[in-house]
Parts: sequence; C-alpha cells; structure tokens
Amino acid sequence: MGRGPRCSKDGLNKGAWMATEDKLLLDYIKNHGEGKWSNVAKETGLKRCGKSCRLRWMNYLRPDIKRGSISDDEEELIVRLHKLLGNRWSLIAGRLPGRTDNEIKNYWNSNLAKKMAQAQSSSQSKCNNVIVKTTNSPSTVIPQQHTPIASPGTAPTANEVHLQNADDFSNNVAINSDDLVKAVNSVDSQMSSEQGSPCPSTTTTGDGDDDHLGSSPTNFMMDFNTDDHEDFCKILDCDFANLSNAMDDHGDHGVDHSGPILVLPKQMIMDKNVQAADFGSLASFLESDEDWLGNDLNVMLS
DNA sequence: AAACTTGCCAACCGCTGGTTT
DNA sequence: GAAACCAGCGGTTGGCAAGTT
Repeated sequence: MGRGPRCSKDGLNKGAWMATEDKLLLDYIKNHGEGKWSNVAKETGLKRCGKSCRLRWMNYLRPDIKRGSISDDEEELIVRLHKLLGNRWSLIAGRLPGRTDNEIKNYWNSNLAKKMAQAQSSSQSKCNNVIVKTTNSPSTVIPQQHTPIASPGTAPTANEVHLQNADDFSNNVAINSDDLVKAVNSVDSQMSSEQGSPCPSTTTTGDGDDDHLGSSPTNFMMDFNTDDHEDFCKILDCDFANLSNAMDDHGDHGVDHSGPILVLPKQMIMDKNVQAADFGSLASFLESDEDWLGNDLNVMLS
C-alpha cells in the first residue's frame, strides 16, 4: 500500500531487552514522556525501532503494571468480558487495572481457552439448543444450527442462529455487539473528559499532562461488578442512539449488521420508565451465573 | 544425566485506522 | 486525493524453564 516497512531491520537489535536498553528507554520517557516512539532510537542511540520501544514500555516498563498471577476475580472478569467483547484484548485489559492486553491474551491462550473448551464440551453434550428468552413468555427453544458466537474459547465468528419465525422477535430487542463496544468506548471518553483525568482506576505515572496511559478507559466493568450499576446505565444512556438503531433495524431482516447481535428482553429496553432502572436488572442479569451470552441471551447474526 | 515435551510469556509481525504532509 | 507517518491492535513465534520419560 505504498509504504515500506516501519522498522528497518538493518542494525537493530531484536529479541530480549537488556537492562541497559531498558534504562535508556526509561530515561527517555522520563524526559520526554510517552509517545514519539520513532524518535527514541534517534535521541537515545537505542538500537530498537519505535514499535519495539512502545511495546516494551506498555508491556513491561510501565510503573503501574501489576505483576503476579491473575486472581480468581480477575479471571472471572476476563471470562465475562471475553464473552461480551471477544478477542478485543485491549478493551478487556482496559478494565483490569495494571494488566496488559498481552498478558491477558497470553493468559487466555494458555489457561482459559482450555478451561472454556472443557466447560463447553461438557455443557454441549447436555444441550444442543439455543434458548431465546422473552419477557412475557416461556423461553423459546430453537434448534442450534451452528455454534453460537462467543462460544467459550473461540473468537466470535460469523455463525448464524435462525429464529423459527419472525414473531420470536416481538418481545426481544437486538443490540449489535459492535455498537455495544462503541458505547463502551464512548462512555469511556465521556467519563474521562468529565473527570478531566485518566481513568480513576488506573494509576498515573507521575506529574505531567502527557501521563495518559494509552486510552485510559474507565474501569466500567470493575465498577459494574460492584453493586453500582450507574456506569452501565450511563453507557446505554449516552450512546443509546446506536443501540436504538440496531434495535429498530432489526425488524428489517435485510439490514446488514456488521457484528453479532445480542437479543435482550425488549421490555427491558423500550419502557422509558425503566430505561435506567431496568438496566439495573439487565446488570443483574449479566451479573448472574447464567451463561448469558451462550444460552439465556440468544446471540446471532443478521 | 540426557533427551524430549510442555507451558509460559516476551517480543515480533502484519495489519488497520487516524493524522499529517 | 495520495502518500507517508504514526500509534495501536491481535495473531503468532521463539526462547526459556519446568516437568516428564
């Protein structure tokens, strides 16, 4: 696409970083702040490309990085977030203070993927159906034609689960999960600007304005996992148009949704009186031990 | 003790999207 | 508008340590 390689390989070091290289990079960041990675090599004499420097800083040298094993709570959060977001490691990491996307990705691949695969194989033998949950009627059981998206241990795929008839939509609302991700990002930036500071759940590196730690998202899921559902409601309030569009479009089966669709109980979303309050119940729903993206929330693609 | 296997994790690679020139 | 630059993301790889045969 008209661009050469970003990291010229000539004369650059590769592989594990030496302590002296770390020191050069740390000194540079101390003096100049994060960013301008392409200048690091020029100004420090470090024989590493900017990309490599950035990675070293983000994954290892940053002072707020939490070392040590992943706790049970963190693991549970990773599993839940992965169900919601798929392999969007940076988004997941943004909700685990001190953890890097690389660390979470590695942890998933080496630990959780296997666990999830085992859990899935045991549960799949019990049930090969997808349940569409409705507010006013008993759950509708639909023959599963494919593995639902976000099945444990796998990234979301373009699999499809067909409803038996269009009436099954009547009590449900479709939310494009990509829109949900946008909403999460949107509220992140909104809350950051409201607070005029980086995410309260992440620590800053020191003194300056350029102490932004990457995207510094709010710790929405961590907060959400406490009893405070306010942030979750905020998300859906602040970018409700996205969700509504996906919802409105869903009656038209010709609409091309780019991502997987979550089907939620319609009443939970449509009733203006409960717009905020009922997302608390949605929060409770998501909080529950139910397999909310696998079965109780039907996941499908248009 | 040596050879082999397995698992972990830091780092690399290719790609994308946003911004600048 | 095109090209170049840059930051960032997710998939993959390679080296190392621990465990097993």
